Amino acid sequence: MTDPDPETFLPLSQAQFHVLVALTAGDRHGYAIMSAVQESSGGIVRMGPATLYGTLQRLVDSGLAEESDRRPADDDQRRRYYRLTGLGRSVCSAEADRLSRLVFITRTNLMPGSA
Amino acid sequence: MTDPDPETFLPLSQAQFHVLVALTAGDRHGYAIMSAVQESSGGIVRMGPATLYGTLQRLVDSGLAEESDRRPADDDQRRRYYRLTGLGRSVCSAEADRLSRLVFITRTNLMPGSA
DNA sequence: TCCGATAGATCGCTTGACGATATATCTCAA
DNA sequence: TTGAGATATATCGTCAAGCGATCTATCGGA
Repeated sequence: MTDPDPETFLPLSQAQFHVLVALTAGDRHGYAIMSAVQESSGGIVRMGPATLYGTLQRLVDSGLAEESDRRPADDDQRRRYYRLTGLGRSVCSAEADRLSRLVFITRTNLMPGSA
Repeated sequence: MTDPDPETFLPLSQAQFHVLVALTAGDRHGYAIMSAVQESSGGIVRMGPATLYGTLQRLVDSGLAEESDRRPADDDQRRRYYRLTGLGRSVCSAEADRLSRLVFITRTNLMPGSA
């Protein structure tokens, strides 16, 4: 039972990638993911609850994230924590590589004097 | 009549960004954009005609691209060429910056030993 | 004991993505 | 010269995703 090829999940939707990236920083609960996405994008990406929870469910369904039962002691009991699976980690890394190549192409082409 | 702030266009949809990136390499006609996107992504991103022409129209409507009347001599007369506007160039650059930051965060977090 | 912030869930609308298909034209080999 | 396949643009209809709005519940502090 091996993980499938991460590339078959690419390209990720914006929402899915943002959630995965937020989870690379450590296990987080939903509301914290929303805040992290907004903050780390400098306010450019605003993810509401409908997008977040829908996306989170899709990530769990496809095996890229899973709910975690580990939680800090003395925590708000409403919170539901999520973490990356091994596959999710690979897919997130592969997507970062893909975007990185795209950024490189763009920067090269937009360099002054490249026209 | 100044261009609006490029950041107000962010984040771009995947399709829009891919088309803009393809146009940073120079003026292209629709079919060539499709091929360029597929090729430069190593086959990961496959853009069909419905996505392409719809996206292209949206880019023109929002002022990020425009049709060009310059065409190589002895060219296939069916082709319609498009080019980036100044605004489109700025927006594309800003989106590349945004993604670049996201990639950096991901790589930093996924670095071995960062857990 | 309030009240605002935190947290999760879901309804319903809108938009975008995209497969499929249609049409026209180009190129080139037989 | 004509037919086939590649090139090129266009659009229809469908489906999923994004997302604003709203609801409920609970937390923490004044």
